Amino acid sequence: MQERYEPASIEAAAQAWWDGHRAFAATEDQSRPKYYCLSMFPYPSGRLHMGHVRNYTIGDVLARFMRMQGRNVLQPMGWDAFGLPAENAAMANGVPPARWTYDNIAYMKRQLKSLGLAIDWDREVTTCSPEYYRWNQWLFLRMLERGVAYKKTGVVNWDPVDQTVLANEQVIDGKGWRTGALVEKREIPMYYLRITRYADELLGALDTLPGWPERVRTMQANWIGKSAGVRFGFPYELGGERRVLNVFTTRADTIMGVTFCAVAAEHALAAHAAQTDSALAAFIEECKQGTAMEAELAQQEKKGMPTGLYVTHPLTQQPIPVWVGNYVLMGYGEGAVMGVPAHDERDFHFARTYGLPIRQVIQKAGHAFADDAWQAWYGDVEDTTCVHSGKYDGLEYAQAVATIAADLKTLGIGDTQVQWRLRDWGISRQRYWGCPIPLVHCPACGDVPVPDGSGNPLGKTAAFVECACPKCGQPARRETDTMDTFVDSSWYFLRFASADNAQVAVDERANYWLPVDQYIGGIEHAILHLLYSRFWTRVMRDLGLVRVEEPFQNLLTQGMVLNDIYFRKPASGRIVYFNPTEVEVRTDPAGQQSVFLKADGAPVEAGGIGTMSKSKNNGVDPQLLVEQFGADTARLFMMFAAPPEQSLEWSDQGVQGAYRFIRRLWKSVYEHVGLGVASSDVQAGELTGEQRDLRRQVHQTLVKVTDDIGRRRVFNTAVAAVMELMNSLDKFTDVTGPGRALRQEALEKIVLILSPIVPHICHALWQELGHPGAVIDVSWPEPDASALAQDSVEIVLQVNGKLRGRIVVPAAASEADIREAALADAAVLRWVEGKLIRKVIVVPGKLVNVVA
RNA sequence: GCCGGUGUGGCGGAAUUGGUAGACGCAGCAGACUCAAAAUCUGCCAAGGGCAACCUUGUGUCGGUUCGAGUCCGACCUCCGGCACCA
Repeated sequence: MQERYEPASIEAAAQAWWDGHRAFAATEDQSRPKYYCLSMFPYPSGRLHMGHVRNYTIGDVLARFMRMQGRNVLQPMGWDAFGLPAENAAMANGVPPARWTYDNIAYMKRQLKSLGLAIDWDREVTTCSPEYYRWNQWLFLRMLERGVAYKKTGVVNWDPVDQTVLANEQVIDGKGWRTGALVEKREIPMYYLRITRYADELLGALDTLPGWPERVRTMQANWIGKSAGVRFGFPYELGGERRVLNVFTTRADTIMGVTFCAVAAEHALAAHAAQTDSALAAFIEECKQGTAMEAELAQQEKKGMPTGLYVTHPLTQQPIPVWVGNYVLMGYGEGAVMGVPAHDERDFHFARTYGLPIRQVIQKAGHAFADDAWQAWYGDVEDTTCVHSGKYDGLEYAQAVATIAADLKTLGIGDTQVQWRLRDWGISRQRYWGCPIPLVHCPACGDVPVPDGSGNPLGKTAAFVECACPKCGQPARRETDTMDTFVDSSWYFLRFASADNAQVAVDERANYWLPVDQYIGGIEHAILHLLYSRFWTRVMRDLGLVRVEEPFQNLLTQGMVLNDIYFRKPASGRIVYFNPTEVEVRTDPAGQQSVFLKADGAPVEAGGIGTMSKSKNNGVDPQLLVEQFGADTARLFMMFAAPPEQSLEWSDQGVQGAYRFIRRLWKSVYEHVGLGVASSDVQAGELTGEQRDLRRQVHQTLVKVTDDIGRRRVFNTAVAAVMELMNSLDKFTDVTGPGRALRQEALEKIVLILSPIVPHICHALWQELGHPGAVIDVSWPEPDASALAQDSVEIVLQVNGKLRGRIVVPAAASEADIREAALADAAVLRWVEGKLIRKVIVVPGKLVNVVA
């Protein structure tokens, strides 16, 4: 065995062995339980970043662990290859999007391979290739046939200078990113997918996903936003015609407190009133300015203007003024809301601003109402009763809602209704680098599907747009919009199962592999990607294509990778960011840290810590890391530095620490096998006390690592446990026969349980320990119950909850024995002296708390 | 603004079901080896007090429940993710 640990040759040899044996090619095998392990596929931005390394290492550890547990593992990889950056690169560098994308894929694939991931590359899919996106088109046409896809208008960000639609990220402070022009909202025709048809099912099925993080399920449930309430109308007359203004409310108990109604700027009533009111027309125009982004809309100042129109309160017959409010969304409900200033915080501030009356109709015992400042209880529904509400006085929330809903129903003007926050999914994008929507617009036939979904995103010229109608043959225009890239990622996990089938989108193999047993990806996808995938899978189920309905059985949302940010802000001009490798941190004797640029020795400013990104220039290139330390060090650092769900802070010293541990492991095996490979057959009955202690720790570590990886899905504590064992093993200098057998056993177990995390070095060390086969083909080790047995345990002694001592008792000691031993302890006696012992709490195996 | 999360030594983090706060690692300090440095190895390492045994305080802030709270409850603060055209 070589004395020096040389990652480059060790990793090349291990990867060559796996490739040569096609070790990770997955085939359907009914005789073993399957395990589909999937990490979210990357956008081919050009270079791998640390977030990818983290994501794919987590997946790889689980895939390799499950393989050792006897599962038939599939771990595929592909490319989420359509999207805006390719268009931006094309404009910046004059490179066609296709070439830019495929070059990036080739480069990133090499980088991924250097990490030693247990991936079945035979199943690779690329969403921008026609072999993939033709099935998007085929599925879209099936949805159109079934009414799941349909056409209506939608609001987009419009740049009036460039005459183009902008993505939300291209709008900065309400202005176009290139032109700086004020962005406008514009309505254009778009295709939508009827995800709302599945709202109830998508919500209800969240309960069938115990393997998902609670917070993700909560976020999805809130996003779908089912609310039970009352829909009712305010009657009014317009041009001699009787109409009603319909609103939805979850607070029907406050209807008697309505003092105004507010409608969206796009509402028909607003438009009508604006015909004779130029100030109102101007206000409505102002509301239509700005972006279509909900986050910005929600933060802008709440403004309103009266329409001069009145509607009638359906229960009191009072006239109610109608206002236009910039905070009322046309897309939610019917674009109109009732205003109850006394019991809705937003309405309260609106009423205070515009001097509208505030009428209390809910009271709560022990709380006084005052209309000069909002108090938290005004919005409560618990322990409240109606007041100033005529016949409804004294009713509590649920009774009031039921009674008022019944009355509105009797009047024929309202009823209970379930309302959803979820909106249909608009998939049209006015972009070049995306999956073409396979339709032709014919003046005679309307929207006509392109047979077999043909269409080429590489030719949006007149030759592309002008075509013959597939139905009647007359001149027609081809649809030029492409699909949202979320379409591509909504079913790629199904395609992996049938990647080589050119005849159909998915075949029977999808039913073998799905659902994905473990899905791993960023928390930023908690809502949209995961919800769209759940929806799309159900649509495919309803088309009879697959039997699965929930695509992802278990979900792990990994945290971001962060690094320090350093910059200089010149008196004039832009902030310049420096990569952490370009600066030097100095600590003065007082402990004050200051940072200097290595290049010129002058100070730079520390900007805290943030996600590794190009814009902050704080990324670390995985390539350099692998070249310098090897993939195993990169993987070990990623798994050790933080638990997978938390953000991870980059640390060069932490990488050094991981490298140091790997070298120690190598050295430990080197020194052991230098004396000759021993048999790991430990004669348990003949061990000394010290030997028994070490052996117990070996098997305790086995139990802990199995539980950490297999059940808890945390790897940093698993690595820490192995480090502790290594520390003990280094202190264990016993070279007797049983001692060497024990060391052989310990090293073998360490190599086995570390092999999912650092597979290359373990591949080499397993052979050095005297085994002819490959470590990936060895079963995960089982702990030995007899090694775990303990004869005595330490019990912590507390007096009044404070730690005062410890005793060692036989493991089999009864509660009474422990109690007696504790009360006889000198430290306990000292602390209870002169006090009456009121209570003694004994937790067997843990502690005794004496309350005095 | 709304929804979801987060906060523990100098730093990353551990404490799994309410039961010993700070495992493991990094940095630092001291020592060994070395002509020297690097590497490696050994020891120390929350704060305050004490010669010491040991004591007091301490998990973002304030309050509560409990024999016992980092963990549960209420209010607040901070930072992070999402908000439907970044992926």
